[in-house]
Amino acid sequence: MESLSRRERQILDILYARGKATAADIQAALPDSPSYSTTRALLRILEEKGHARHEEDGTRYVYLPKVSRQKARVTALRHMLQTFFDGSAVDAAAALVDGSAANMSAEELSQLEALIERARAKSDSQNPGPNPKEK
Amino acid sequence: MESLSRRERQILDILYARGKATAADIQAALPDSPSYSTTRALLRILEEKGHARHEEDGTRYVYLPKVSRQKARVTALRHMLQTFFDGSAVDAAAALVDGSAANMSAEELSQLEALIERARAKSDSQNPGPNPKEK
DNA sequence: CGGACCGTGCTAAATATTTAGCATGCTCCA
DNA sequence: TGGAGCATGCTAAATATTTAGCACGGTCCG
Repeated sequence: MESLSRRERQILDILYARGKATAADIQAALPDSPSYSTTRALLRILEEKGHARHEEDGTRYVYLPKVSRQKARVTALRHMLQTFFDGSAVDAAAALVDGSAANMSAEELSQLEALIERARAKSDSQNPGPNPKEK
Repeated sequence: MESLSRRERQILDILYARGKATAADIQAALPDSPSYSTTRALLRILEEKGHARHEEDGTRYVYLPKVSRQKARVTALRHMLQTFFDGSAVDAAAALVDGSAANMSAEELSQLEALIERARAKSDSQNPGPNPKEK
């Protein structure tokens, strides 16, 4: 895996955040916007390195990340877990829930509980577990 | 805020993951370990830019991040939310819970539920909310 | 038609990053 | 004591990144 330079990463982040974008979009979204020419050169490099690709939309290019957001997410989460949470998913989830990074509404909190329930069910089915509470 | 180069970021990540480290530790931990000399030069730059600092441990330096892990976490989480989860904390938490990035044990799932309960209580106290269930 | 407007491809220069080398000073022990 | 072993400071070169400029081709409308 080629390692990304600063600008390359900025661009890829933009692509992941927006799904797809034209060179002009990206130029505008980049911090300290470089010239259009520069932006395109960077996109070309990202394609060469295999991190992005483009589709033609009429006469112009629309760029997309080459690795699915889904997969990139997992990689990014793992890295974040290792770097900031000693590998602990609970700690990370806690940080999300506790409101310092975001603010979850009551509805969202409930949603998350439901997801936990599902995760529990799934893991129980593989591994019956220590008997939570005989109902 | 100065923007980080590739190596600088790698080093800072190592510092956050380990809390503190000597130049030798960092050299060893860096992907494609550069020379010791190089590692130290990078650390010097990180200090100049204000991202790291060092303490003396006997005769040698031990490096630490200058911004607390706590604060860096929040920044990193927000960025991740924007980039990969359309700003949705629930979606991110869901990804942590569903096991694709990590695997949460039954105990951890329960812990997390408890945290949700606390978050709910806290937000309710600020904003009585839509009447979850009159007890 | 034809030329203004876009968007692309390519290339070359400016700048930043990354790298290693060497000189110096301190510590510790034979 | 004295010198081997480490760790640091500084400097300069190699390499990578970032940048802009220019030429070319297609489209669209007056």
